[in-house]
Amino acid sequence: MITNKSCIIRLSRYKNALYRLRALGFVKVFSDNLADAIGVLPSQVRKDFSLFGISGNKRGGYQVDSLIEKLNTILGKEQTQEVIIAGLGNIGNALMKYKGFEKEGLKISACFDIDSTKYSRDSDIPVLPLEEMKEFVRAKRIKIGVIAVPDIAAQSVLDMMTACGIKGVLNFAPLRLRASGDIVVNNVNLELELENVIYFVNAQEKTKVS
Amino acid sequence: MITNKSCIIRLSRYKNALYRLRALGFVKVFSDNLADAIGVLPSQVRKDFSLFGISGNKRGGYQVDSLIEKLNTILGKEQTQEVIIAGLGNIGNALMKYKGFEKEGLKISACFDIDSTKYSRDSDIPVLPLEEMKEFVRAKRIKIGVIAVPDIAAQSVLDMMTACGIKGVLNFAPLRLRASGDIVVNNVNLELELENVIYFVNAQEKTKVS
DNA sequence: CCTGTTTTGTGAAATAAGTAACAAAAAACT
DNA sequence: AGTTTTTTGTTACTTATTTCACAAAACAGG
Ligand SMILES: NC(=O)c1ccc[n+]([C@@H]2O[C@H](COP(=O)([O-])OP(=O)(O)OC[C@H]3O[C@@H](n4cnc5c(N)ncnc54)[C@H](O)[C@@H]3O)[C@@H](O)[C@H]2O)c1
Ligand SMILES: NC(=O)c1ccc[n+]([C@@H]2O[C@H](COP(=O)([O-])OP(=O)(O)OC[C@H]3O[C@@H](n4cnc5c(N)ncnc54)[C@H](O)[C@@H]3O)[C@@H](O)[C@H]2O)c1
Repeated sequence: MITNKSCIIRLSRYKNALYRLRALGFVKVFSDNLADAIGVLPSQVRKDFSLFGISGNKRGGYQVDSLIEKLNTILGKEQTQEVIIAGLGNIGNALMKYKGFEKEGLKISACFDIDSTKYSRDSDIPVLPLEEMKEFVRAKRIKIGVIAVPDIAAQSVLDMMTACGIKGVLNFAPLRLRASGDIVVNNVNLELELENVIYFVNAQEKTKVS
Repeated sequence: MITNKSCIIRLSRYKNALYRLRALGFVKVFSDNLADAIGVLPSQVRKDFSLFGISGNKRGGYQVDSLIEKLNTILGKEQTQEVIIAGLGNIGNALMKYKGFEKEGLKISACFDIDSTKYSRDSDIPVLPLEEMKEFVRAKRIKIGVIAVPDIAAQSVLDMMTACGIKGVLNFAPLRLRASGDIVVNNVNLELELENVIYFVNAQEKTKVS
């Protein structure tokens, strides 16, 4: 099992690039097409593929269709992945309303909140009380959850998701969650991402002067 | 100039942990307090500090106040950073309404959109036509921008921001932007983050079985 | 069918990042 | 005052990731 996160991110990017290339009429691609598309070296592309046992044809490159298929298999995108969201606030809403997930094979199946004014059992994406999470997740065998609740509630929501049988979580709360068992937690911390930009801007300014 | 992104991210985390520790009454901390707080090894903490010339006292650890100050200087957080947002859709709204930025020294100064129904010149955070970006950014000497427009508009917005004198961008559009000049672009791709979770969940399931 | 060209696939080399180890400084204790 | 303990700061080591380089395969053109 390859545990290099940036490598997996690249696979996703290759896949996205391939869809674009296919739309442009490409039937086969070379490692340097993909490299250009996502901004890495051709040898990185081939190395990544080699790691996952993906092989093309010497001098013939890779068949776009079959490559997309292989990447989707590795990335677990053979069938639509159902996802639940906990916390229908700013971030939760943004994700729920986002149209782009569908074409990526991601489906927001339901949202859960503690605020009863937000419940809407019959809408396209139902908004349900937290208490119904376990039932819902088990019935639909959902494995992926998003945490978009206030910081102080995040740990308890993670624990609940773990108890429901969720296996992987994307967490927006800016704190370190203690994951029990074998649940995968991926953190997105937007403040940190902004601070990161600020650091690099300042750092660049300083080196420019000197 | 240190260009290791994860290192900078750790500095931000140290800083956040230090605020929490200070609130708890800590006046000095040891490398292993910080290590515990953010989940790395004490030697990593000391190495990071060493890289930036931060030093403490042998057997006495680090003074919390002065450490926070040094980190804030490195991270460019001495004064409030003003930020503009392009695209007041799902993500743009979520960011604009988020209360947490203020206490991090980040201020959303304005949003820019092409949809005239969204304009509100007099609200707390003004929402202005795109055309006014240059004037606004120059007048306020703003250096940081967020791109939260639809994918196809993202490149043109980046170009515009570059022309306005913006130096760093946090981009939510899931495509590779061509950055001209010395502008820093940090991409947040939420689909990719979700796909990443899905990969690791599947990978873990497979290794569990075998 | 042979020769030249292109492009893959992978092992080796280089670079980067993280971990360990330990001397030196400073405080605490006797 | 001297000994022990603690904790830093840095160098050396280890591991991870990226880049290079080149043989082998595949096709193209004569
Ligand atoms: N909005 C942003 O731009 C932004 C930026 C950075 C970080 N974050 C982080 O993302 C998380 C969500 O932020 P937000 O702005 O969307 O918050 P929010 O306050 O807008 O929404 C939180 C939602 O969670 C619900 N909630 C509260 N407790 C709950 C619980 N125990 N179980 C289920 N639902 C519960 C609330 O009813 C509310 O609907 C926070 O941790 C925040 O720090 C958000
Ligand atoms: N919402 C999400 O959860 C989510 C998830 C993943 C990725 N993204 C990405 O984030 C970006 C924004 O997504 P969203 O859901 O907020 O989009 P959205 O469609 O809700 O909002 C886009 C906003 O940008 C404005 N706009 C359009 N063209 C513009 C231009 N040239 N200049 C300025 N404003 C312009 C629109 O009027 C609208 O207000 C997209 O690239 C999307 O792919 C969003």
